[in-house]
Amino acid sequence: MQIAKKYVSESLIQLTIFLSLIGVRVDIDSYLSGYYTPLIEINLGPSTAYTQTPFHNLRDTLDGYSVHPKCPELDYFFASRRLLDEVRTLGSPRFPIQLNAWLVHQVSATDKANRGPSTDNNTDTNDGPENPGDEARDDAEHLPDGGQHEDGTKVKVEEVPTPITQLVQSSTLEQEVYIATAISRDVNLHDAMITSAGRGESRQVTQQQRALFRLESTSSSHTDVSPGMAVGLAALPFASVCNLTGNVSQHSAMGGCLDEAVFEHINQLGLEAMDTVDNQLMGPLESRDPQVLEDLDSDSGLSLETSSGGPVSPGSSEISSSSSYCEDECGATGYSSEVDSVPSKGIVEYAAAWSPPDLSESVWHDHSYSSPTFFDQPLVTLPHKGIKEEPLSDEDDGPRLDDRELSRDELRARAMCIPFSVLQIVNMPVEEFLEVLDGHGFSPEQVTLLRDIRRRGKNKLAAQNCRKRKLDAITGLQEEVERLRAQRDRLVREKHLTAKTMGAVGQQIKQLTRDILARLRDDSGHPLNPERFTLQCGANGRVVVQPVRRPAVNKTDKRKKEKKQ
DNA sequence: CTGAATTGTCATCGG
DNA sequence: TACCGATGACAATTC
Repeated sequence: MQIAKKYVSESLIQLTIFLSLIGVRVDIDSYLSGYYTPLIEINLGPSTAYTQTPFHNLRDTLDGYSVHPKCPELDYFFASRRLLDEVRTLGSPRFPIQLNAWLVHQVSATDKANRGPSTDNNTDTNDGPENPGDEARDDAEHLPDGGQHEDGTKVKVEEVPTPITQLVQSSTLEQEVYIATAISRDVNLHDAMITSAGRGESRQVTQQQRALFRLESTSSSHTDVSPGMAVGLAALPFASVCNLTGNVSQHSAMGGCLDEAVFEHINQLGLEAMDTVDNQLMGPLESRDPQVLEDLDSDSGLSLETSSGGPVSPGSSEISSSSSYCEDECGATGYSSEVDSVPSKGIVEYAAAWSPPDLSESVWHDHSYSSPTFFDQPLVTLPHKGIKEEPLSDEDDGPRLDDRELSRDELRARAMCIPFSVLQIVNMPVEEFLEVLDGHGFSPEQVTLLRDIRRRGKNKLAAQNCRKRKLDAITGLQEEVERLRAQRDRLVREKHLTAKTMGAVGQQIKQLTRDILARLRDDSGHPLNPERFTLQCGANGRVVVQPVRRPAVNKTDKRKKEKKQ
């Protein structure tokens, strides 16, 4: 009885996991109606690196394969083929054994109904989405008086095994859903257990829970996972699957819990990584003296390679420079922090009038190639050659860096007494730029220079983006070539193997035909000559003995050949 | 010193 | 029409 109970429970757990995963991530209706549609829509998503040109939307979405941007059809073809492969792999879903045992442990825990205070706390920490009313319970548990609540939670835990017992006694669908509810609640326990580790609850108990959780989840590969589980899952009727999928709230809730629990660690890592990034971004800047930042001037003022920031440049400019213009409209923001040595009223005005775009937004939406090393480079980088070698202090006897290494446009701007840096000229929005041209009383020469500086700066960025894109395209094509080469080799091997098999089968058929014909007799009682007769298998499955036809075509061919000769 | 690689710039096209 | 990005081509610079 216990074995059967466990078997059914495990099967239902697996089914629930299966439905949760499918229900959350795959639209079954869409799959039933159109096989590729949902995935192709994924392919058209905003994950592409080139967002500004429509055909780029079909590129670089899944495996990193890329085709030349001028061949969107080819790219679409490859993308579809990759999607087909992925769909095929999805056809045989596999679930991590670790996950299965993780949940099985929960059933057994609830089945025993008394696991000690740790299990009790598991129940109490359940503040999952499907039990919003548990929040009050959870809040009440934060009260200093924990003993009474422990008693109270024991009662709640004892409620859980009831549906499981009922499940064993009958096999109605309603109870299958019922156990799914119970299981999902238990999954929520662990989820809450993990996520609430940092809250104000009893740390000792929480650590015990975590230790228990880790122990059982890691030792699950050889326990509690019987082959019958998979069989039981497969043996379940699809009708029940469909019915269960209708219970959106339950299975989706469980799916959510699963997702959260499984990816909890990943999320934490991601957050930690983001914190690290923030520290990397902000740390050096906060500790850097503004004057030093000012001295770290780019030699060209537009050199992306050494001082680029891409999306980060807005932030860097905002921090390190008193006023630098950024531009996310073109997706090619890539200017480093540069402070023009000519303070002006206009700079202050623009610093106040135009705020740089949100850094986070730029990070996620700006796919400009001008920022490939966003997280790899410090915000304030040194211009190529010279800056690192040159002392940055005023003790340097040589000429000042910004005098020596200013770009030509920067020098021209200074010569024309233009109170804006190249960065500002290039990065300011067009409206602001037009206002500058109109509102500062610049001479025609100054206006021309301003326009040239802006044009050259933007074109420089565009050229860098273009080159980067070209290199990426070449790399993608090389990878595609390698992949196709490997595929070709595999197909050639399969072809040879198939030919070999076909030859063997042909020999077997010949031998079988000889044997059969040797046992047959003609009208005179002689065995049939295999050279003159053959066996033909008709469409209806009948095997008929037919005389071998000497193709007359050969004779005509011979005649034709003879005529030609 | 030479050649390759890199970078800046111009011209042009299309959106 | 102006603006802007993409890109081929060329020259200057760097390695």
